[in-house]
Amino acid sequence: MTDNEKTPATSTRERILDAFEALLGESGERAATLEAVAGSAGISKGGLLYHFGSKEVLIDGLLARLEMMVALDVAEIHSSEAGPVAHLIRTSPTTGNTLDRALVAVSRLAQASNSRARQALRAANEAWYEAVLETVGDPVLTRTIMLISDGLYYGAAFFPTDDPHPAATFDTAATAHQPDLEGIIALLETLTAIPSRTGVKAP
Amino acid sequence: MTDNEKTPATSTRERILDAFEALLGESGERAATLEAVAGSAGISKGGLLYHFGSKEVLIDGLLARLEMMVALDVAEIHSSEAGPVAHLIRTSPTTGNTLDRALVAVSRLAQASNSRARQALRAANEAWYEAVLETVGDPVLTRTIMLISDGLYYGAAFFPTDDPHPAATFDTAATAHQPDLEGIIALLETLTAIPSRTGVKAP
DNA sequence: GTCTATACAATGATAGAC
DNA sequence: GTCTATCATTGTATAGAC
Repeated sequence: MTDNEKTPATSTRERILDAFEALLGESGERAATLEAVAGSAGISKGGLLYHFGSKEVLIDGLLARLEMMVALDVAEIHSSEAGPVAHLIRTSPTTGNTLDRALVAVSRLAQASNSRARQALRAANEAWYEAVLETVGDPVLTRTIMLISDGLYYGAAFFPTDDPHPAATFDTAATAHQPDLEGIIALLETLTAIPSRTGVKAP
Repeated sequence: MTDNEKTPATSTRERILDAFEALLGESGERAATLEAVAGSAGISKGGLLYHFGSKEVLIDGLLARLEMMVALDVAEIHSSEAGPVAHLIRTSPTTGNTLDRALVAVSRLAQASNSRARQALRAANEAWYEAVLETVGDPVLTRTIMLISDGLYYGAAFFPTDDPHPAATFDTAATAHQPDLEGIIALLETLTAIPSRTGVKAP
């Protein structure tokens, strides 16, 4: 039980989760089979099943990882100098960082009707919502910002590395799937500055 | 070759596509097997394969259906009295109509790494983008509106009929996944009214 | 047009060797 | 810890009966 043995920078467990995440994100839920994950992690199916007794357990591992990273991100959002809005919008389509990868991977699971994955996404969304609402104030505007963030995320998830379009590669403007993030942020910052937004709806 | 026989309101072909669409949307790509689709359409696997020679062909059928409905919607968007923005936002999360169902279904295919499905979604997105840009004028604002629409769509796709949340069911305000659409529309209408939005970014 | 029977590959999982 | 059988099940597809 003592861990006096050297712990590699990436344990086998973590490498398996990395592989699972990558396969889900890049090739979808159906392609993320135990064999494919194992192969991608450099071990065999049997080896994988030693670490994660079943696919359900493997999914649990991914969900736990996401949950942890969402918690970290929410903490970071509060201490962000640029403010939560800019933080959220800027980090949304970055498929580079670990949070994004986990989020996209779990999204794939959610689309495959996995209820636990859906619950995890919902929880993450609500955590972010609260964080943004706290500084923005207005619920409608907060929801609007969240939707933009969602749109960016899902857009990035749908059209990954993105094959260049035939047209519209030349102009300086952002293309359909290469949105002008800074422009959007500026737009939203303008909105947050408008004071009397709160009373937009009167039921 | 003469179609003097009565054509049922819903031909078997259409019923199969309906079933495929429904299964994709409600249970994900993996659940939409030939057998499940056939059963849901009230025929057998063999019967299905008479109409659609393979799963690829079945997907072709769905893609063609989406393409047609997108074209119809774009036409409608132009003649819409409420304007394209309100039209787009209002119809986004309505999982009721035929366009939405096809769109969600094809999204599931796209998430499963089907390149044709991705292409179809991209084409649809660009058609809408052009339609909105035409009346809104500003590219950044147009992109922002599209992202909100995307967020609504995918949000609705992730959390279907939606299990009621434990909390936040009592207040009049919209919940995390029951956004205040009219409020958002009002917000966006305000933005479109602001004239000097165009010069938001100066690279 | 629709069905049953069958072929064949792939998936999740178990058992046991190393 | 990791691997190689091996198994039951399911997915797509073909062939041919009705």
